[in-house]
Amino acid sequence: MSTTYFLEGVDRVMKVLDAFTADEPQLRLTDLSDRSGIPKPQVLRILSTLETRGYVERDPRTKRYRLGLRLFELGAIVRQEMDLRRVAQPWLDSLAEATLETVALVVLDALGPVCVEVVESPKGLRVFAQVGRRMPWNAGTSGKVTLAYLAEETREQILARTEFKRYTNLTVTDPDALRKELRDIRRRGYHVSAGDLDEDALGMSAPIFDEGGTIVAAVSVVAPLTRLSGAESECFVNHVCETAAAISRRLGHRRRADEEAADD
Amino acid sequence: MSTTYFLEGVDRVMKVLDAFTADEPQLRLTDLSDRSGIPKPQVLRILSTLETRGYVERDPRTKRYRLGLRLFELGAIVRQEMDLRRVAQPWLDSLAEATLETVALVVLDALGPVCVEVVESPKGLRVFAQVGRRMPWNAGTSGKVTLAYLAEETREQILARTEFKRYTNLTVTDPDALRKELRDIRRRGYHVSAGDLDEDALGMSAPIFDEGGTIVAAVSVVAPLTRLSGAESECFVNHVCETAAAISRRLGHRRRADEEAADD
DNA sequence: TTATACAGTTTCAATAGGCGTAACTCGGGG
DNA sequence: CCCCGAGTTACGCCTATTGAAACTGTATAA
Repeated sequence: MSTTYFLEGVDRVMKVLDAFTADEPQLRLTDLSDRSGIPKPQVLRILSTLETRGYVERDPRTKRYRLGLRLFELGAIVRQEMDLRRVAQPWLDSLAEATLETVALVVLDALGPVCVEVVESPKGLRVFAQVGRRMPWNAGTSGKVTLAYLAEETREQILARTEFKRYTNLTVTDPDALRKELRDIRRRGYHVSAGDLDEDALGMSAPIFDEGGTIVAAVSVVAPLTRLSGAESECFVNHVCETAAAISRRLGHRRRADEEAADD
Repeated sequence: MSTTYFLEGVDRVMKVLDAFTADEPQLRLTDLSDRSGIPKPQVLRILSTLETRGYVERDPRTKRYRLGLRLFELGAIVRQEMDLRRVAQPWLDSLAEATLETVALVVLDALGPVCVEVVESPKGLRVFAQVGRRMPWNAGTSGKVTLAYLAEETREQILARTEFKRYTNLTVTDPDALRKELRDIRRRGYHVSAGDLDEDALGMSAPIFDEGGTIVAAVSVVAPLTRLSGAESECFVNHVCETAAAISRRLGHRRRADEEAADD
């Protein structure tokens, strides 16, 4: 296809790397070939080249491939670059202190929100929030909040193109139902969802905007369902919203009238 | 050249990614082209493709390229996989508590040691150790210690192939001088170095071995030169060695006679 | 021990896709 | 108004890449 700027070969490299996940961090050649849809010999050549520079390595024990330290290095550069993280830290800490529940900061890129910082609840029973985990658009709380505040065009593209996965029987997978929920989020300015990503967990998020008024992240509090009574969660929601607002302000965001009104 | 398993195209992708560093995390097309030695149109094509999957992104403000959140995700998988980190954590903590100085854990791969965990000194004046930073072989303390305990063949390859960089006027850049220092490290079982990576810092490290007796990591204590008197550093060295030994033991390593004797 | 299966590696010839040169657009500064 | 440098297209050459298929090696069953 004599089309745009797209190199098949480069895409294949990413396909191979993308085959590794947190759940299956070690893979054999055959697995990689299957997952990426690239014939084995070629995967072998790609891997060997990647190994050259430490992008992948082989576990000497299992002989399987896994992601290499070089990627850890690159990840650290990305992390260091996210000054939002640094900026937000103190507010996250005090939110955690106030709620005694797990607090998370998720940052948005074109592919979705990624959890970049977590302050864990001191309590024994707590929700696990994994730094580095990419969250779905349609389940949990951070994905929906960020989606809600994206520019309409982008949002509609995502709603149209994405095949939404079901996580529990409460997960919303229908685009129209989701659209409705998003409208609701924009009206309220925050979102609370229970049991739609993780059966027994509840989460609440509020959006963080940059100085241009673009959504860039969200703060969430997540907790076991059993622990949050209505009254308490009401109070937590306020904390979350205030935290998000404070961080937004710190980023140079001034709350504007049109946002308050934004409804569709 | 009709060599073995090596794909030019894949290598170029890595060349482009490798152009980004912690010091220069945002680059323009031209910079990337210069640094990687790849002509601009090709770099553009590579970047566009990488952007597709979130491996790089453009700072909307500066229009420059930077590494994307996808790499943060992959880095988090690597981090999660490093069980050495989990295993070592308690010992690092207690070492930090005992010394009140910055403690670091560096892990080895084929390309060198990478700092994967840091416990910061509580004191106001302290050495900055960056998680995710790749350390040089020839300067500082972790690089030399790990190099010292590598299999002779590997070590010699590194000594032969590497162009050692000078960081201060105390940095050892001559392979022969370095060889001598390494022999010394093997005899003592630890290493203390001052001012050869960072003018005013002193570091000490001891090696960590896996159950096969292979070097896999090192623990270090780093501190401002001014703070460590001879007596104190003597005492700290013991702590460091004990910590390293404890972690090694935890990994299944049994100290063997031949290691103690190993001198060349 | 031999037979079987499956992972990984090597070969090789055909060609799709990557490649660099060169020309062009765009925008900012002098 | 022109110049310069960054970024983007166009285009045709040609080689590095590619996948089928054959082969090796190794673990497991019979």
